[in-house]
Amino acid sequence: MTAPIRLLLADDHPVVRAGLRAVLETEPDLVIVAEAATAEEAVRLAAEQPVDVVLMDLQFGAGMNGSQATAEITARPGAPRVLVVTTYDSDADTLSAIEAGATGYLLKDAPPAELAAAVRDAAAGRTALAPAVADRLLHRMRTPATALSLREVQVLELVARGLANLDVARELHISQATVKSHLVHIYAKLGVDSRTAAVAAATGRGLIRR
Amino acid sequence: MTAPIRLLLADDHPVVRAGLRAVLETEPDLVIVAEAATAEEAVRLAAEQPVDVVLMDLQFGAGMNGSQATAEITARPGAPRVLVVTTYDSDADTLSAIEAGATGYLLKDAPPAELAAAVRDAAAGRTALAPAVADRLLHRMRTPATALSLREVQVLELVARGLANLDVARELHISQATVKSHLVHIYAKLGVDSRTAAVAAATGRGLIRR
DNA sequence: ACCGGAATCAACCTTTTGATCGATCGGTCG
DNA sequence: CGACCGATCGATCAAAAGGTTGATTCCGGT
Repeated sequence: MTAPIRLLLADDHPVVRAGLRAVLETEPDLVIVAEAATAEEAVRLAAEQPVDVVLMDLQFGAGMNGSQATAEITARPGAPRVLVVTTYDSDADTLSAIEAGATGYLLKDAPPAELAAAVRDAAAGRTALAPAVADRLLHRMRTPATALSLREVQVLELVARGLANLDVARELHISQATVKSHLVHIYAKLGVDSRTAAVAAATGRGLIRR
Repeated sequence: MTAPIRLLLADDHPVVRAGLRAVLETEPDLVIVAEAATAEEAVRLAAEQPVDVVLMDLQFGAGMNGSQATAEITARPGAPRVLVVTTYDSDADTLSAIEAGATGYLLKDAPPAELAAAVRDAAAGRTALAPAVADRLLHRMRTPATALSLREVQVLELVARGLANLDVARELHISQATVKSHLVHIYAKLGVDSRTAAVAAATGRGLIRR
């Protein structure tokens, strides 16, 4: 038999770490060598000892987030693979994690078997995406319409802060008519028909920061 | 020694259930008698067998949510105590859970010891609130200006999802006039004058979930 | 028993927003 | 070069949202 896969768990929730440990320890070829409660700790622990796969949460209560930690971990030579395991997924989360060098992206509602399989895939260097995430990414590729232009994003961010069209116009030094024009295009791209729905859709897809 | 406290775990994430089980099973006076992956299942299981405390998540992937399940569970005579254990907290979540009859409200980032203590408190009928939640509720009491009523929060949450007034009215089984009336009060309390500004202000203060 | 707040609804009016036209002016790309 | 797209602006009209006033019911607390 070959050497077991060494895992590092990084999640700020003790309950989740215990759950991952419970689920993964039953697999004979997996061994958990460390746990981190913060992103900073995860970076440090991944550097100090040999690790094959890091299970990384994206949301930490304070300090560095999971994407930043992923970037730091994967930057060094001989770095472990990073498998992102998060609760919610949005375009912003997924894209920044992949950008940061994550090997896989799973949701916490994944069944245990799928989790273990993803860990083995990641250890072997194979990309592991949760079906829901893969679907969304593909859909995004197929419909480039969801890509808002820079100006549209600027307008939408101001709208999300609660500004009226006239205020947005003043803020961006354009006319109210132009703001309305941008909004019409935004609604078409997002498939909605009101400003609040556009804000909801855009935050849900991670197109603007909240 | 007295009889152990019987627990029912209700969470749609297998990993979280395993984590709660791992953390709570080390306590000799606690025993997990069942697990539910949906809110509906939790209601059913809580009715079928004797249970002392239900650990209830609020967000389920589909179907009934945790608050509704809590209301159904606590409605019957001899009902178990319900301890809400959730990831994020907002006024909307907290208030509707308490309204539904929850005995306690914890966040998943709670340390294991605090969790076990809260379960014992709940079993004894004592209210168990996470410090962060308690702080927010107290702050809410002290500044009645920003305190939205439960109904107002419900309206605002639907507005934040992009629904028009008429849709909100249908969703809550009230008239459009009432929705407008609630919104006027919300604007006054938040110091804004539009629905998008209200949503921005409320998310910024953690009154509704984003 | 009384008061105040929360929730409910109606009618009226003003303002904002959204929908639909059209139009000009740079850039970019095959 | 011609086609296309993003950004800009204007005008018009219908729909939605917001502001005001007033009223009723119900409930918890003094």
